[in-house]
Amino acid sequence: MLKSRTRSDSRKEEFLDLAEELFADLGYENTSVDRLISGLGVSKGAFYHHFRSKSALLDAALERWLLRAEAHLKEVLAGKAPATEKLRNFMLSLNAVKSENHESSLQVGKFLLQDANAILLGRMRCAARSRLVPRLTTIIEQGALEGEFQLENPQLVARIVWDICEAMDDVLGRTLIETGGKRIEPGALLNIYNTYTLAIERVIGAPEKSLYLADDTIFQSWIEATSRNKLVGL
Amino acid sequence: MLKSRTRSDSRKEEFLDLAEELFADLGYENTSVDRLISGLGVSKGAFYHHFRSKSALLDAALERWLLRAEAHLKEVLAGKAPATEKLRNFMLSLNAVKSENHESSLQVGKFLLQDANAILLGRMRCAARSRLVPRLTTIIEQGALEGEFQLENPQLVARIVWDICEAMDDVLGRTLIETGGKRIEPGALLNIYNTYTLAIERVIGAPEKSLYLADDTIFQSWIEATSRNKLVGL
DNA sequence: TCTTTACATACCGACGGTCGGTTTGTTAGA
DNA sequence: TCTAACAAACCGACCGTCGGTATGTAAAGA
Repeated sequence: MLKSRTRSDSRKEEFLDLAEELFADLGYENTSVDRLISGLGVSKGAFYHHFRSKSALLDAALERWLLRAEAHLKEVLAGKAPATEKLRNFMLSLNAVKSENHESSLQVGKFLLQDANAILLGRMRCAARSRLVPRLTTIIEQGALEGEFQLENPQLVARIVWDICEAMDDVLGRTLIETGGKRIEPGALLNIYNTYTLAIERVIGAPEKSLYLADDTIFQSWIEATSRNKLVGL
Repeated sequence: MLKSRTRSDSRKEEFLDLAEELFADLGYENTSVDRLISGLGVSKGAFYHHFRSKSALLDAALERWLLRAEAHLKEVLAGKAPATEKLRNFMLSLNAVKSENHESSLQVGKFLLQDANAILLGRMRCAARSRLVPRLTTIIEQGALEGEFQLENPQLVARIVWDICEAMDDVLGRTLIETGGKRIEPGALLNIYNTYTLAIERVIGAPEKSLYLADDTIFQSWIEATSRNKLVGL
């Protein structure tokens, strides 16, 4: 079962690369298979040789994206730092992963815009959740053991914390977009961030301001990245 | 601009009634306009005379559903009870609204299943949020004034509480579905509910067990309602 | 070793069927 | 007579399928 890896797999990667780009630009549902193949100059048969369906293409794209995200997280959570620090890094690197792929890759901002990405968003949420909540659970269990966190059901509480993170991303993304061309103050984003993290602190029973963030340089770069990309209205 | 209300509007209601039913059974995207009109025995022209698009149909259906939900909430929150009680009633009536329309109406359970309702779910979340978070805000402001809740940013905290409610509904719905035919213990659902409400108590700085629920009869009826409806696998 | 047979991989492009939406025509009531 | 309320034929975009082809590659036989 030896395959001539190089040719086939590189073709598949080409599909995935362009798919990521088109998904980010047009949305998942607005990206037709025809558009995809014409962009690569190949036939429909080529596509359906590598992917069982358009839906499978999305799965593959998300899978690849998640692998990157997990790799990023692993190195962040490798050491044996206190749980509080790990949790803070966890949340920050979540944002980092999203703005990391600077230009064309799966950027989360635009996904919130409309229906065109409802499916993508739902699948991404589901995939990310099932992979990352377990990691959150271990962090929280560690914090409970260390006596820093006060809670009873680590598994479910981790899920709740994750939910709050998702919600926060949603709000941050929306305010980033809705303000559109206007210059948004990074302080506003920082305020949202700190309010949400305060909620998380309370949910896990951590000391106040464990997750507090004073520096807003992160959001500064967010804003720049957003204004660089043209906003595709529908 | 007087219209002969009766005929036209009743036709419109027929569309909405059947749409709700089909959306619940097949999902939004799997419900074609052709299916809808053939179910009513009318033509496509009839449909596009009353609705600008399929998307507008969804908007109208959600609008009608939200009006019902708001009416239900108003009578619950009418009196001048303490904020804690109002909040508890708020959450319970959220669930009530969903399981209220017993048989065919917009039931939330199935919506979680897959892609077919990603758009519907997204729109419903958005619509419900923009209408109900303000009500939550007033409750929370009241609680803060009464000295029962300890928090600083009522507006944003209300949003967070809402996010947690949404997440809880998601988890409850999923466990309800994933267990499928199996008999699920209502205690399991109650446990989830109480863990999430504990999180909310902490987020708003309310005394512990303010929202605690000892009785599981509510979930009992949930389970019955779920097992009554055949599960549509795809 | 060379060749032939057999099979696998990668790809082509026309086609079917569905679906959202438009256009044009028709009828009944104010 | 004018318009609301339909009917019916039609359009174009889309996903996925299918028969067929080109390019290997591996084993078998001479």
